[in-house]
Amino acid sequence: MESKYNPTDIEARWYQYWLDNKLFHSEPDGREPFTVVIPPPNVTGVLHMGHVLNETIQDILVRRARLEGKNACWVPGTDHASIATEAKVIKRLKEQGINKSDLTREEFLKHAWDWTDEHGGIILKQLRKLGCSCDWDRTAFTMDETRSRAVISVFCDLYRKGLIYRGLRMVNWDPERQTALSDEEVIYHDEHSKFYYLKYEVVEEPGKYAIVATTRPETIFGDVAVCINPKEEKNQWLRGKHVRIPIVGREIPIIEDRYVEIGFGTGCLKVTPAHDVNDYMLGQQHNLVAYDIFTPDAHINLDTIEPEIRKNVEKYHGMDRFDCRRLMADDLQAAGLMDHVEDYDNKVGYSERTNVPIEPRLSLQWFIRMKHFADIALPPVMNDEIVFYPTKYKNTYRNWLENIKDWCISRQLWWGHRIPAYYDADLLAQTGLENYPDDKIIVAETKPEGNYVQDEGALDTWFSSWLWPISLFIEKGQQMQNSTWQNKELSYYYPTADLVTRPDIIFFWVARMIMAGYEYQGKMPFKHVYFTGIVRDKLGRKMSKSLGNSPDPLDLIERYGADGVRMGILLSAPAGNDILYDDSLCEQGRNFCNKIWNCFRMVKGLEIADIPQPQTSAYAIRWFDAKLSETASEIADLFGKYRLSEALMAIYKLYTDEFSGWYLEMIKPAYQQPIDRATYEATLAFFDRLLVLLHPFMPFITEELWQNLYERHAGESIMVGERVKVKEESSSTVESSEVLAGTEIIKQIIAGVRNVRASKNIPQKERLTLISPAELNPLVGKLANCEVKVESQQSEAESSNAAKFIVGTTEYAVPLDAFINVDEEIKKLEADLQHQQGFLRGVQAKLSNERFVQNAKPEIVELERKKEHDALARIEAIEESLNKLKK
RNA sequence: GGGCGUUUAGCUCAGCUGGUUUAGAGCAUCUGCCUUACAAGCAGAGGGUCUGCGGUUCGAAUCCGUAAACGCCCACCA
Repeated sequence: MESKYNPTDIEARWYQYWLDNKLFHSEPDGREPFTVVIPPPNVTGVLHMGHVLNETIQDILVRRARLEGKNACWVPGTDHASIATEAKVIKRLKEQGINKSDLTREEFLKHAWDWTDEHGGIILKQLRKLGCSCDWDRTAFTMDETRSRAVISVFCDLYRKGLIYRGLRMVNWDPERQTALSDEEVIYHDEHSKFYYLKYEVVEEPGKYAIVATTRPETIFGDVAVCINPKEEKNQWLRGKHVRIPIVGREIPIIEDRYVEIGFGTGCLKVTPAHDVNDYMLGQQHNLVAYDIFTPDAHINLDTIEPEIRKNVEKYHGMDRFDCRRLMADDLQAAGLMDHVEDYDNKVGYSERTNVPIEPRLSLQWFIRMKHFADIALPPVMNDEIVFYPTKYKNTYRNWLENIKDWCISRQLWWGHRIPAYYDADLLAQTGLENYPDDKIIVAETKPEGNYVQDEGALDTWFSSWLWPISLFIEKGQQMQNSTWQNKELSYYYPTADLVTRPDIIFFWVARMIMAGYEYQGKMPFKHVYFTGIVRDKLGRKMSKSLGNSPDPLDLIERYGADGVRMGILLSAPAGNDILYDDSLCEQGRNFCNKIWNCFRMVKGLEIADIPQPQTSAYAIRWFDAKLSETASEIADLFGKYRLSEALMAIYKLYTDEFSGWYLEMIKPAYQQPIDRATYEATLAFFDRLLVLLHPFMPFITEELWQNLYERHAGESIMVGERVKVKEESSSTVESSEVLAGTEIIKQIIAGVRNVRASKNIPQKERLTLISPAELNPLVGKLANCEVKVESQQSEAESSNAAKFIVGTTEYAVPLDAFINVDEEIKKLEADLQHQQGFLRGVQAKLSNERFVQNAKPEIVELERKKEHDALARIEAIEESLNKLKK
């Protein structure tokens, strides 16, 4: 065996072994189920550090549950990611010189499927490299047949229930992709922009102007009124009058509405109902026309406005909205109709996907009434039936649900689930889409007989994602019945156990899965939600392609091994905290693998003989057994609280400090001597338990070593069978706590001797003498390389050439021949004395405070007394030593 | 404009309902060691008064108030 662990071959071999033996596959049986559904990555996406964090956590939870004897089922899959994928396909087509608009829907979809087949599932392959124990037989896709059918059924069902409606609303419009978006898909950015003060001439009083402040002068073609607050003093003179839109020339009325905030700007608000949410509302209340002056790709379109007005402004027709803004500002300036311009900071909404400024746009879309869903989804989270980690997200969740608005679910895209609404072709030809009567729309799972045309829109991707925990377990060909699906798998695997996801999709996905879960299964979709943080670079910047600060996970796996990367990403990742990623974290993971590897080499390299077991080994075994049990129950507790990084740290310390640093040193035979069989067997048994504890975090190396620890049968694996008890019994018997405490004292004494050795530069090989007032465990002599003499040899200890240290209240001495520097020793002791005296003063101050003695709990007072007693004893010992040194 | 969270060693974080020998861990640092499992290692050491201020209490990193800094979420002042 090499002295360094080499993961590459080992990882590939064991992953194949797991697949060959179907060890990740789950079928319903008598065991308790433990279900996790993967947050489906985009079908054409590639693995990044965020996935590594997320999937590692899921794998740890799943593997741990499996070791607890549960029937673990982790279902993988991918998301069709409507907007993102369509954008990628369009981009590729463009590279081939093809425009989307040149293609029919069917032709486009053919290209999209080609692209999906080509790139789809790459990310799932990459997850295997990470070690993810997904049940690959269950791999699903949000647009596969079963999932698609579920989506359509739900749409029809909600329509029947009156929870879906079609309406002409102001929606968030993405001019790049030319589709509506939901409110959640709009990201607001602070922006430095300009506030333009435009002069609207008052028709009734020529030469006098109403000054209107706006950030968007290019929308004046669509102005239909100027609104003032009836209570605003300074604008009273405008009441009931009319003004003329600058440049455009249209006469529009002054209207009054309390919506306009007194004191803001000039108090005059231009009203453009087709291009602003608030203006739309004003327009409705005041019965105003809405001129839509933009094309779907946000260029000026004057086709909707009056021909006589259009004449004045023809030159703006067809301009890009931002070009038009600049030109309009210049033209206003030139015409003397710009009062002035100010700098202004405001928020501008951008499309989450295309990063283009959103255009509020009046359009005909499909919506879900959300009030009903908010009502069913809020209570289970507030009363902790569904538990969020960290809990702070409960607030965020409540806030959103309490202010929820209807969800726009239609998208003007082709890649997605097509809306199952059908229109009579003849009627449609007469009325047009907007005026098509609602009661003549047919919403059905299949196209009705006759001359019908299907709605052109597709559904929001999240409209399929919200069914994921349910739809994954629907049987092939199974129909929705009575607004639900019921089958053996659903009743076994649903609700799922844990959901691991990012907090930024709490509204998009988490909340909506809870809604759909209660609506369609009458139950929560998951019991716990673990929100991960964001992976950042060590400077705290988000990882991004443009910054180039995002390492390629596969490259890291190659360099550090999958286990090393898993440890690296998890080490500093308490639930919900961002991770400042640095390669050194993976290095630590790799080094840890190496440490375990070498522990194994040492143990398996021992020569076994039928010789009596040394007393020291018998003791070491009793101690480590207690230590291992103690840590195992600590880890079980940490798992229960989802404190995975702490659990990993506990295991790390158990291996490096306790097992490798202490236990193996305790039982190690002298050079080239064999080990007794009993100790050897006990050590292998410990190793077995250690590997099982670590397995969820580092699956590959633990499988490799576990397989080589004993003779194993074909098909056997560390991951099969109930190997950890959720509750480690007898971890705190009197006997075990005695041996644990006793060993801590022994360790301290050994450390004391080593300290003397280090500070005096005494070589390891030189055997020292330790003077102790009482008999000591022989391990002290073995590990500190010293001979222990009990106090009867007082004379030697009293020689001034002895270094002293205190453990508890007991003083130990290491006689040294020529090495001691009396002044230095005195200085050290005096510093210690000062520290002890300071401590004593603190304790005594407490004890002499009557109110403390009266009010504090008796056991606390008792403890303080013991502290005082111990401190006095130590001070006495130090003073004694000082006196001897000084004479 | 609301709401939430964070602020503890150089870095990343523990420290739950106030009292566990005058604050812990990992990493990093420093000093010795190529000791026959591991230099991707071993042994040892140094380093914080817990963001500031005020309060409650016999006692506060821990509770309350307040200020500041940072971060996140929500919101229709054009």
